[in-house]
Amino acid sequence: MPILLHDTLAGQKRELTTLEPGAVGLYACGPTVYDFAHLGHARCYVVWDVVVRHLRARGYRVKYVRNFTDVDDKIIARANQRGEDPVALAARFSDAFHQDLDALGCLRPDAEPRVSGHIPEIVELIGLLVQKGYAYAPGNGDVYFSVRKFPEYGKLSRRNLDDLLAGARVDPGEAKQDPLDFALWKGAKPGEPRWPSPWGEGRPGWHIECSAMTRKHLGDRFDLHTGGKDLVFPHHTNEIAQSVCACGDGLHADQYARHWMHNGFVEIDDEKMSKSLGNFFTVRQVLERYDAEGLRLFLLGTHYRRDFNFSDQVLGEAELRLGYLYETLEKADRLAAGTAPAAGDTLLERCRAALDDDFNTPQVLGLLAEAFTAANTLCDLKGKKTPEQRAALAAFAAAARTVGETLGLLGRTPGAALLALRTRAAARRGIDGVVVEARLAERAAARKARDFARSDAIRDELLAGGVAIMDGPEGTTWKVAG
RNA sequence: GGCACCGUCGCCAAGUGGUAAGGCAAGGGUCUGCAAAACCCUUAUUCCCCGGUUCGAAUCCGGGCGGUGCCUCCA
Repeated sequence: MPILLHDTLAGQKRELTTLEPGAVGLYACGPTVYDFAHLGHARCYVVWDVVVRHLRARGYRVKYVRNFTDVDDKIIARANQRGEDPVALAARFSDAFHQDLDALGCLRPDAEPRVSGHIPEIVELIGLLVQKGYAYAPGNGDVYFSVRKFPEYGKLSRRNLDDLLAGARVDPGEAKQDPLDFALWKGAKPGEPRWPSPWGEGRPGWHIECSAMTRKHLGDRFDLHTGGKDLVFPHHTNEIAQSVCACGDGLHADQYARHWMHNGFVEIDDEKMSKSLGNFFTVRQVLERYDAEGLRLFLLGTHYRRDFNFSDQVLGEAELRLGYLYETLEKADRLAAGTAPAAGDTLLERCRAALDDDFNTPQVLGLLAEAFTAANTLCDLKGKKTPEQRAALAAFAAAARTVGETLGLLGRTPGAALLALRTRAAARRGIDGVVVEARLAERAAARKARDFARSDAIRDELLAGGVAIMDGPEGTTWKVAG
C-alpha cells in the first residue's frame, strides 16, 4: 500500500518514495527554545509523531531527527534581558519542551541535534559554499549566500526573485551584493555568543544550521522534511538552496529532501497563534486545565494541513469524547475478558488506509466513531453474550487499541483514564469528590428505604452542582456533567 | 501589490468527477422507580455566489464575494 502525502515541493499529493527501500529519514524543524512550547508547537509535533508512528506501523525503519535551535537572536535577547547565559537558557527551555511533548505522548526523536553542538559542521558547510562560489565573505565578518546563483531558488515557495525583491530589506551593517542574499555566518557583535571561523568569530545564520544538521544525521539527501507552513519561506527555501549548492548539483531543488510536508496553523479568534502576536497559550497552561490525551485527540481532529481555531468548547468536547472512548473500551474489555479476538475485523486496516492517504486523522476518528457505536450496541444487547459476540468485542478492543497506538491515544487502562478525566473535570468545576461520595452514600440509603423523593432531591442537587450520576447494577457511579 | 491557502448542517469536521463520513448540539424512542449513561430513529436534494466543461461537479475551468497566511522572527 503506497503512502500518499501532500508534497509542498510538488504542490500536490504524491506517493512517498525513499532513497533506500523500507527506510525513511525524516527531519522535523524543531523549536527555537527561548520560551515554553505553545499550542502551535503541540499541534505540529503531535502530527509528525503520528507520521512517524504510522510509517513504522507500515514497516518502515524511520530515523526521526528533530533539532533544537539554541543559537538565535531571540534567545540572545531573552538571555541578556535576564542576565542568563544563552545556551543555558536554551537548555532550560528544551527541557521544558521535552516535558510538554512527553505529556502529549510524543515519542522522542532518534536524534535531537542542537546548533551549539554543530558549529564545526556548519563552518565546514559554509566553507564548501564559499569554495564553490555560491557564497561570499565581504570582509565585515559575515558570509552571505548568493541567491541568484541557484537557478531553482524559490521553487518550494513558488516565488521568483523579482517578486521577492519588492519586499527585500537590507539591515544597516550588512554588505550584501544582492538584497535577497541571506547570511550564512554572522560576525560577532559585543555580548553575543561566538565561535571561531575562517571569516572571524561569529555565529551561524538561521538557515544553515538545518542544512548542516540534516547532512550530519541523515546525509546529503534524505526522504522527508517537515515543518510549519510559515517556514516554507524563507527558511526551507534557503535550506534547499544551501544544501543543493553545497552537496547536490547546484541546479535542482529536489536534490536535498525528496519530500516536504507543512502543517497548518493553530489560530485564536481566526488569527495565527504566534509568539510575536502574543496570542498564544502554552502547552502547560492548557494542561493545567485539560487532560493531555484529550488535547491530543483535539489536535488530531483536524487534518494537519488545515488551519484550525483553538476553542475551549471544542477542546472540552474532545475531552468528553475521550471519556466516551474509554468507557466503551472498559465495557468491551469486561464482556470480552478471556476471549480470543474474532478474525476478519477490518477496522484496523481501514484506519491504516485512511492514514496512508496523507495522514487523514479526522477520517480515522470517524471510522473509530462508527466502530465504537457498534461495540456499544453489542455491549448493550440484553442477555448473556454469545461466544461470537464476545469474540467480536475482543477484536474491536484490540483493533481500537492498535489504531490508538498509532495515533498516540487510548494507551491507558480505562479505569485509570476515566478517573483522571473525572478528577480533571471536577477540578475545573470546583467539585469535591469526597463531598459527592458522601451525598451518594446518603442517597443510596434513601433508595434502599425506597424514599425516592429524598433520593431524587439529592440527585437534583448534585446535578445542579454539575455532577451527573448513573445508577447501575453494581451501584452508583458519577461523572461531571457535560 | 506579488504568491499561496481556505469558504461543506446551529458548532466542529472528512470528502477533490459518480450522486454529502463522523463528532457535538437539538427533537423523538428503548432502557430506568424516575433519571443519567448507552443504544436506535430524525435533522444539509445540498456544499459562499454566478457562469462554463461533463452523461454526471461540493469536487474541474473562468469570474466574483468573503476570510487567512507568507513576502520580516515564527510550528
